[in-house]
Amino acid sequence: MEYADCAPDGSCVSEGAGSGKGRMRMRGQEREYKSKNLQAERRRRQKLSDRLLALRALVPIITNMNKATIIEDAITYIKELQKNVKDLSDQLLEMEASSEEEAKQRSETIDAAEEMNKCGIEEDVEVTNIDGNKFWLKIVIQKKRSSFTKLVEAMNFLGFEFTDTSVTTSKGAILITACVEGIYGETFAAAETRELLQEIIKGI
Amino acid sequence: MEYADCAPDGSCVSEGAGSGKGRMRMRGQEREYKSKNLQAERRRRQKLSDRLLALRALVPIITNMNKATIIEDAITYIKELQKNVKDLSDQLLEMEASSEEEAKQRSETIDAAEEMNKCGIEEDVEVTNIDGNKFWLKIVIQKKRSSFTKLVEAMNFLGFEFTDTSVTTSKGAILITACVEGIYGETFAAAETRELLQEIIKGI
DNA sequence: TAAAACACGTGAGAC
DNA sequence: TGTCTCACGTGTTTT
Repeated sequence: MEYADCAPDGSCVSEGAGSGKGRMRMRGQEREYKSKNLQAERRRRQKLSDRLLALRALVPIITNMNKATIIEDAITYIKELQKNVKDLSDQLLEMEASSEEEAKQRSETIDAAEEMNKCGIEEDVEVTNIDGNKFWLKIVIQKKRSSFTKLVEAMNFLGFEFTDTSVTTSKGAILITACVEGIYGETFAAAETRELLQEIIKGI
Repeated sequence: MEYADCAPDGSCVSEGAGSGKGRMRMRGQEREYKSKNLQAERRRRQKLSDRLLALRALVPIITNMNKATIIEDAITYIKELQKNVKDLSDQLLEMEASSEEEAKQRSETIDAAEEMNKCGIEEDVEVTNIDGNKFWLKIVIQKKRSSFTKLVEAMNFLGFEFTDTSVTTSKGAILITACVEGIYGETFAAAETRELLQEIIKGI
């Protein structure tokens, strides 16, 4: 790797390939003139070599250590990255389009909440024991997507069955009146059932 | 750019910088030996130059045409691309996590459909005219998230108001019985209202 | 003019 | 062995 005819500081013994004016100068002047170009060229080469090394460090797949193949691998890597970026942004765009509805639902929910407040409707949960484990419910909650379904599911899961149910939506609120019956024979207090319901509603 | 002392085919007039054995050979042999290496070196240089050109073509922002700066720009571009890929995939991951619920809902819908079919429940829409623009509805549809809310909204939009409504979910199906009344004074036939309803349900 | 960038030919080492 | 790759010093061109 080391140039045999040159000392580390750049002073060369070799005559060089000069065939032009440089050769015609006096010996001392010639050496100084050449030396300046020499050092600059060395700096340039080293800089380029360093950049190439940095590039090689950045590319994960390296088939060969050659200069040309390093650049080639970098090229394929850049193409791969560009493709990745394109695919990902396409996918993301698709995702965002499909989640637009979700955002719409969220804004609807906010609108509903505002309308409720504006009309002075307040959320309310009332539970009255009718007979044994049979309760009459009155629920006023903010309108959300699928809130009624979720409520029914949760109550079913807890062992309650809806019998006579009435649902109305108005002014951003859902008004539910229903009779529910505990089907597992357990008996609940009205207050207990009310807390259960409020917990469920909080989760909706 | 062109080397003054060399013809395009590579035969050089210059004596070269040789200070080693190569110089000691006979004149004819020396030229042939050097020539071979010369052509190979030319191919190598051209290949490297071409790769560098291709790299330059791939990088959008080029501050300078220098070899070193071309590689430097490529390095910064690769870093930028890597960051882009990372950010995008993070965002996508987040998106997917938030859309998990949606997929869950979809699978629930499928489960509901299977359960309905297994239990022999069939979708049904019945409309009976009670008095003027007042109808009694009986609807059996597959359980989906927010289907009831959507139904009520659509009917409200078309000018119907729900009065006495009963909703029950069972075996993957929603059973709705209700009285609706056209509030804009228009009169609908029962069959017409039924078609309207089926259109709405199809859209849910 | 000086400095920077480039292409060139060449010797030496690696496989 | 020959072929490939590299670093080197140099002359020329460009800024």
